[in-house]
Amino acid sequence: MMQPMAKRVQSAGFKLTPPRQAVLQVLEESREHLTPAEVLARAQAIYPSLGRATVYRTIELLINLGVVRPIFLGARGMCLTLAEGGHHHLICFECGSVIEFEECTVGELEQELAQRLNFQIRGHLLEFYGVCERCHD
Amino acid sequence: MMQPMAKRVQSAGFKLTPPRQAVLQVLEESREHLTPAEVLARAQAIYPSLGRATVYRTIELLINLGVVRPIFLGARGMCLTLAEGGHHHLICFECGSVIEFEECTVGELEQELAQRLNFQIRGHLLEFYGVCERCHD
DNA sequence: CCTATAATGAAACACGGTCTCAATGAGAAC
DNA sequence: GTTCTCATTGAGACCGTGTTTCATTATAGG
Ligand SMILES: [Zn+2]
Ligand SMILES: [Zn+2]
Ligand SMILES: [Zn+2]
Ligand SMILES: [Zn+2]
Repeated sequence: MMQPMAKRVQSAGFKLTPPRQAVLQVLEESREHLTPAEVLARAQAIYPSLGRATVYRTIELLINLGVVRPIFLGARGMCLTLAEGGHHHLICFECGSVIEFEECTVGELEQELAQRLNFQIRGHLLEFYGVCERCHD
Repeated sequence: MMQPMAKRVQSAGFKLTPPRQAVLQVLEESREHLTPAEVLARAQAIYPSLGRATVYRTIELLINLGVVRPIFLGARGMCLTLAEGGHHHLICFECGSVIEFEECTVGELEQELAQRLNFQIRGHLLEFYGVCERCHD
């Protein structure tokens, strides 16, 4: 069975080439928070002649298809995350550590905003900033 | 009366020089979502000989003091925002436009997380991603 | 006023990301 | 299968952002 990202790419009319498949596989398997440089390194392990430009082009394609989304993760800089669904982080000012949490209370707000502003909402990001347990007292 | 940011800088033991004051004034007046390059351009209108390095050094200082915070705003890239309080955005995949909203339903969750994880929370970011009214149908 | 030292701007540098272009190869047409 | 076309590719030049270095300046305190 075909990977879901590959299917999205192909059914949008784009060719499914080996360089693209390598990038898709990396994004699909590690599924969280990689920088473009990390995607490049991992995908080159699958397809060694892969170039930087192709990685950026494939990422741009996936962003336009609404498959992935860039987020700015503290000291790590720009990272990629799946576009659908919610992502929830606690981020420490001091040490930059990122704690993920699952609870989410924005469902109702999401529906209300979508209706009022006629906005098709596909995902969200909720981040709290502060000082973690280790970094205060 | 002294601007609040200037006070924070001075009472933390740093000198309040004209180049710094220009950067503080820009961040304080426009109060939202400027990139460092935009801060540089605006602050140079106040203090023409201002150098890029000083802008970055001042921003770093303010981040360490917990006054501002970097966020990644879609196509605009890294922008600065006040560290305290909440920021709420609707961001369009297609055109990159950013709509701000005021409603916020994360107060309780914030308190619960702060208590359970012993995390001092000082601000938050809530972003919904999707397709805006103009960009669908 | 003088001094110690924090802060500065210029310039070199590092790096991420984009663009250009010639070469390639996937897929359609037959 | 062969041929054709055009999307896709990698190399490398390029650009803007952010960092570092260093000699010079200017602040704040004595
Ligand atoms: Zn959520
Ligand atoms: Zn911490
Ligand atoms: Zn809020
Ligand atoms: Zn839009």
